[in-house]
Amino acid sequence: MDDDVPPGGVSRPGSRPATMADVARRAQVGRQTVSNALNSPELLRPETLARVTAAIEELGYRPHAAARSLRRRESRTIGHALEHSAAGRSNAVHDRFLHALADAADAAGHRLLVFPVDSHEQEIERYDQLLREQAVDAFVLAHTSEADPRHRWLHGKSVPFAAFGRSWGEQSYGDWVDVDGAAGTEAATEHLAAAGHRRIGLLGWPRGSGTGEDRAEGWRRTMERHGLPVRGLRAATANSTEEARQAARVLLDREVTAVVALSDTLALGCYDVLRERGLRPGADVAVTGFDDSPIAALLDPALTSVEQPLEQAAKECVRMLLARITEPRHPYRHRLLAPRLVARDSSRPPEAVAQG
Amino acid sequence: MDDDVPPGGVSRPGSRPATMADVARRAQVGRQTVSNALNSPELLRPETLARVTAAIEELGYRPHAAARSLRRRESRTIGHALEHSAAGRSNAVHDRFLHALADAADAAGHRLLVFPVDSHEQEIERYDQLLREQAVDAFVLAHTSEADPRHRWLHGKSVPFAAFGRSWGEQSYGDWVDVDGAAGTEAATEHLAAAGHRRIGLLGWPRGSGTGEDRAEGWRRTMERHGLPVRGLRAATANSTEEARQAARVLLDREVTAVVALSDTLALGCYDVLRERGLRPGADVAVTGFDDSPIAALLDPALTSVEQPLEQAAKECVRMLLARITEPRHPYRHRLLAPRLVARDSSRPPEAVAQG
DNA sequence: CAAGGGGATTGGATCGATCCAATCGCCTAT
DNA sequence: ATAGGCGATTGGATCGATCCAATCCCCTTG
Repeated sequence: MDDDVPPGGVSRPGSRPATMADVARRAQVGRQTVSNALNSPELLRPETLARVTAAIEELGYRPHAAARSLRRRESRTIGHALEHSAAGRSNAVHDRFLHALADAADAAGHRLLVFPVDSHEQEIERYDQLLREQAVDAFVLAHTSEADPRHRWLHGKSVPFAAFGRSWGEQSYGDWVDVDGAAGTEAATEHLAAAGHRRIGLLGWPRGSGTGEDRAEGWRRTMERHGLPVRGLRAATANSTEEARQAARVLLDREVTAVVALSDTLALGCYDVLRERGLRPGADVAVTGFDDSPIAALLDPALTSVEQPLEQAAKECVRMLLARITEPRHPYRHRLLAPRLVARDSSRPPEAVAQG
Repeated sequence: MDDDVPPGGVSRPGSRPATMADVARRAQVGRQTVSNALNSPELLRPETLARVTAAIEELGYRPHAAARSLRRRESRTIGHALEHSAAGRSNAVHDRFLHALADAADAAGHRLLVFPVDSHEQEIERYDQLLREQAVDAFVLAHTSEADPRHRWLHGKSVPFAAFGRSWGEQSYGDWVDVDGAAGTEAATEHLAAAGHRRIGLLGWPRGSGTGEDRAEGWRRTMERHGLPVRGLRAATANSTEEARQAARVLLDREVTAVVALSDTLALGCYDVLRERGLRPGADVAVTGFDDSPIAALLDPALTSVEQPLEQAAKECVRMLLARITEPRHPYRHRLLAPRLVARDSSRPPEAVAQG
């Protein structure tokens, strides 16, 4: 009873995992034939293949990862840095992306190695170490920034990589996937306009951040398309709570009937200010957020938000990575994914505000 | 300019990473001497060591991970499963733990391999595969449950592992670290009692969950120590928002002046109900949460919560793991860590309620 | 002066899977 | 009947680092 039969085969406690030679012996074939059974089954006569496969099954054989890496000169492992978030505060979006990345890498038959980093510089240092150890074949980047040194470095070394987050700089290296933030706020703004809102404020970040400008643009162009005013309806704030509230107060003073916030956190600040003034989010002033973080559904009223297709993004990153490994010289690929608006009560009761 | 000099040494584009033989040649020594320089430097004469070290530096040499694993029969890699959270909803606590684990593993010179799983059964299946591939030496478990099949399986195979989360069952296998939930709610309850509260309600989960009972116990014993009533002051709910609100209503009907919630999510539900009744969290009824999730600091008023020492927990897991690898037959070790109360405005203005 | 001894250094064998080139077996075409 | 051809199968060499045992060097001791 101590000696469970594992899913894939027999195992006597204390016995070393089966090797290729063991399988060959049992199947009465040469070692190379076992290797072929795994890597080029079409070379084997069906009956030989069956015999080898049976032996593999019976012994619960799996190729020794290190031995395989050594000979093949590839690790089938993807590296991914975990940013040491300063305040110990975790990033829900990246966390979901990470899970999705683990799925995607796994589905593609690759291992995922994660390691901590403090800064882009240190991240590059770790890239270098891992590459010299030949512990990874490629990297997936996240938290891309404006003048991100990682792309250039990896490009210079011809290391396959894919980034989640576009390269904002003029000169861009590398494959990337990103979420179309503008399309997200466009959907949110459109949703509000369709409900009859005319004075729709934007609660965002200071000018200059790539993500911020991208998302803001979706609001601006939708407002213009509908012939709605934008002047004075854009308030900026760093992401601290108190500042967010201050910015929200400014917007409400301009008598907006709806607010498009560029993050759920900002939307939460907006909720606070509404309540502080005796107004009810949703009923009196509509609010939308961004990221569809866990709190969105928990808030009262539940917050309409824009959900990023992170599973798809991770899959696409891995797909690009594999393509890059196969065709190292192919021109860099980019892909924007459309996010999805999740309508909830914070933007719902249109009848209460439809007098726009 | 395309040819940056990496932190650790020279690299001509297209050149394969240096091997031990390269270093030996350059340092005018045998291969084994290079190996000794890395693994048993005390065997070398200082001047030889210096020569080898210099060559290593100049070539930017790092041992090939796979070759080393193959020969040493150990991967210096820790495996860790990422649970495929059903609703795509991520778990902030586990996310922080994961970051801390990456740090701890790294600090101990180990790699961290993550892989996705759907269930404990599938997780065991993946353990088995990784072990047969000899891709990992050990595992760190999270999300432990009552009758967790993983401990027994790993124990049966004599695989080193450490769990974050105690083994609740009668028969317990394996090393573990856990956070002392009772001590956490005890601190919260004590904090409220010290502020003069006498009717302190508990907002928790249905009986039977290990974590829930543990945390509830801290409240119960603190109340009893102070001679305060507990009957009727404990409300249970599954973790859905609406149910949480319902349970909070029950508590408030019993005229509590403070609520100890067993999670920040539950505390949030409590906030909602207070507002629904025109009461202000903190000012009218004190509230504490658990986990110190990102929203705690963002709420208005900021939520007093119990912070779990996840960095310490991860460090301890790794420490136990290494000890287990060194001494496989040592009796299993367990460790409870004390959490820390983070007092914020939701439990502060004591003067307003001190008439208890 | 030769033998002894211990620290420093070395080459050969090995870990397990894959690459390569060679061989084997069998069927067809001459 | 034999050469030719092709599909199937095989052993030997190799990837890079480490284990092991042997050797080397230099200094002490009988």
